[in-house]
Amino acid sequence: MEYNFLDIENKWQKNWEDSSIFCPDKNSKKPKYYILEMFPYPSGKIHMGHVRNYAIGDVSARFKRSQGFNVLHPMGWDAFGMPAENAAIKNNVHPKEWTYENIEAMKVQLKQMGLSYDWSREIRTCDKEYFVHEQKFFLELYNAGLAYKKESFVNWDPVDQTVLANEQVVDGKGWRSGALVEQKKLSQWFLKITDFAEDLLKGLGDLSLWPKKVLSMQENWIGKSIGATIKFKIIGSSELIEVFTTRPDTIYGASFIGLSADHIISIKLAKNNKKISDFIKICKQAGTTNVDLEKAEKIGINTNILVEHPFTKEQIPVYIANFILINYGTGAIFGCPAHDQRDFDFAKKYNLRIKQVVSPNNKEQELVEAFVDKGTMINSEFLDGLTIEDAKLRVIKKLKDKNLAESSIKYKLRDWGVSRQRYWGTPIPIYYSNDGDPIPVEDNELPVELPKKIDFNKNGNPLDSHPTWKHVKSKDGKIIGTRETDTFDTFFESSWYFARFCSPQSEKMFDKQYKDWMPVDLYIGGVEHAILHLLYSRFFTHALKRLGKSHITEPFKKLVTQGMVLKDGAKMSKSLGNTVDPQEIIRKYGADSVRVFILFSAPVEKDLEWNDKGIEGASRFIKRMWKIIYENIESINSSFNKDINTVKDDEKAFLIKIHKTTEKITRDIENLQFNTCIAALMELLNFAYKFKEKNNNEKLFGFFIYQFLQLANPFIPHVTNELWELAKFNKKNINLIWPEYDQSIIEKDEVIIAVQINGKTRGSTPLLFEDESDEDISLRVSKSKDFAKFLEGKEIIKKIYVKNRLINIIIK
RNA sequence: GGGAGCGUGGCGGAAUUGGUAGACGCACUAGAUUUAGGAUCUAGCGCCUUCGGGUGUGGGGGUUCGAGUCCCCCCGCUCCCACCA
Repeated sequence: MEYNFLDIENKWQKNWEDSSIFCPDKNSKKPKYYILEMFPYPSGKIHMGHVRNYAIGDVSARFKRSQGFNVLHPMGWDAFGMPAENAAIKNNVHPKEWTYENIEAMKVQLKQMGLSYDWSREIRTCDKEYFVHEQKFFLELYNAGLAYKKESFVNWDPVDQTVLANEQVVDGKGWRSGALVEQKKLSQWFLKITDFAEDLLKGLGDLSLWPKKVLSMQENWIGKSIGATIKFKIIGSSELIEVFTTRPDTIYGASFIGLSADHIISIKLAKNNKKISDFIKICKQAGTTNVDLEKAEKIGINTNILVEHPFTKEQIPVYIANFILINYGTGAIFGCPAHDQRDFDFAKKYNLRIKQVVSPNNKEQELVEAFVDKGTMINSEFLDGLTIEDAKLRVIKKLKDKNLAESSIKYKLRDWGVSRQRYWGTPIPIYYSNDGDPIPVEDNELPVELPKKIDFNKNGNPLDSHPTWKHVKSKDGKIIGTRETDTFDTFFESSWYFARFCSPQSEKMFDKQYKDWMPVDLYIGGVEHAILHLLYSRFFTHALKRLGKSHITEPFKKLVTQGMVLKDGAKMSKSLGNTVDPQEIIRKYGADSVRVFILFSAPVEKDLEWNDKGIEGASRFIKRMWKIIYENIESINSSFNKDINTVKDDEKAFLIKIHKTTEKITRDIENLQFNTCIAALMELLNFAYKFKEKNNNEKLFGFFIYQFLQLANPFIPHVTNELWELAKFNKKNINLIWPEYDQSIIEKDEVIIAVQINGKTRGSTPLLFEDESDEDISLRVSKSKDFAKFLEGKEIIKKIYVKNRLINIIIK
């Protein structure tokens, strides 16, 4: 019978669904394993990136299940978001309808891949049963002082007409629209992620199973700096200018004070000074892209204000300068040109003093650029001779005594702005009294739902222009307030969905099953979420712990970031026209072949180049597997117990190969090294073909079939299930068992050692018996004609023998 | 500018973690089968070679009996962050 993947795959997908075998057992005493892949946005069509992501997760889930774990492997939909609104405008469909249709279409496509999900736990974040808990959670954060409303400059995307979080601004542009982001002053809701900056930073230390890359990205994003704030007295005034510095040791090198264009003093000065107000305008026009920043010249304007150096009492000029950020530190710095490159450039331009205070050799040098390495203090009175670290402490202490400095720690991390001026999102459960005070929506009024009828043809937020929705009425029909018309950033939904999967139908946000299942043991997704989604999810879990709702602070124990799927060296995209449609490929080759190709062709974490010929190779492998096993299916046999010392040589070799492969795959699959697992399966299959040509030991071949089907099952689930059934061998479900190997048989393998002469490999020789001594081997080797020629007339001065590996003969 | 990572055949990639480099697959070559193509099977496949061997994991140096693997210096590539004081 020919291998007919279409029938087989349909049959087993239906079988799995009907039998619910992939739903975890509630009363199980087995150890739990929670495996999750980042859930998709329901665009309507799966792409190769999804295929790869979910294939990786599925192999892990199937493997863990077969090893006896109670596996939670759910799937859901990140269902709020802008494409639904764009479709609504373009095609005149309701976002909800569009989204639900896409979900159904994508579910069909995912099911065609043969993924072992527990679909009974499916969640859609746009369902009120989901977001009601989010609204409640937000109010809890609000009551705990972790959510607040603030008027501030925010990143405004002029194309998408909405606010973006810092994390969503990439290279000065909106992460979706690519439009140049503007700064706009708006009143927005924020979550106090900065309250957790230190916890989130420390927590990274517990994430030993995360990729180093992601840890370092998060660390950089949190951006902790240890330093001090120092106050400078303005001469002729009682006012002070406070600056932040990580280098208080270089205080004697201070030659100017720099203020951001948005600093209060700058703004004040601009009011009565045209030159200054013009300069500030110029600063604000500057671009923020990489190229702009690299080219940007450091410019400034002298304010004619002078401050007093806290030790030398020298007068120091105050400049407004374009390279000082209002968003970091105090928006003001002291410039030390000798030891900071930016200050150095600035000083050169404006002829400011460059005074060296740190030196590698206790001497002044000609500085052509800032000296930023280690050294000792010079030209610094009481600091001279100290190390940088000691000098920092001394300076802070002395200024602290004068009330002019404090130790200070700053973070780059900003609070998370969650307000979005969009319709298709979770309504923020707040309304404003007629006096404008924010009032949380009462618990029994939740969820706040979106109005079904909505007009997208008006400018701005459709909720805002809705005729009635925003009016909050009392029981007697009086208007008592106005709803918040902003909705949440959709990252809000994805920051806790993993928790909801533990008890997706619970009346509460989650129930005691949260404790049973969390944390997620293995989380798989694209590295593009290294900061946004993964940082917010960690923040939420930390916050849940603080609110007493979670027993853990870190939601994801092990993280794997899979590489992208490329075609012609570039990420697949519609605009490049280099996409490959997974559905088409599945139709042509079957899901098993697609799974094998995508897992075999590159290690999980690396980018993968799509290759039409490669999938044919995968398909060929499965056909060969089908053929030889199908033709010999009745010989299946769960063991081969004959004494290994009595069987023929090639039988012994085959048996050892089977055990060795079992050992290798058991090890590699645990480490997610699926490419080498499949290579090992191919090798074993090739071995089986060669064996079959010359041997007819049915019992042994039957054992090969028994082992092979189980080993291949996580990768090639449809075919292995079909063959297992055809074998009518036993009632055990192949999806719930894993084969064993016998170490003592593996050790019976013939040992071939390398023969080196002066460290150069000259060939190899088999060990004649188990504990053959190095003396015996070297004697044997030196007599053998293969090696004697290298030793002729030479004196053997040393022999190095590595057991079962090699012998190295050193000659002179 | 700061940080992280990576350089192995024509290509994707292996290498038990310091011990026979190139497993497995793709492509390619030859042969078998076939009217032909496709499919399948068999064999070959780093480079050079006077067929003895030489050489080879980006380049150079070092440690070692032995280095793709460890250390130092270059060269190149990728990703992330970025006037963050």
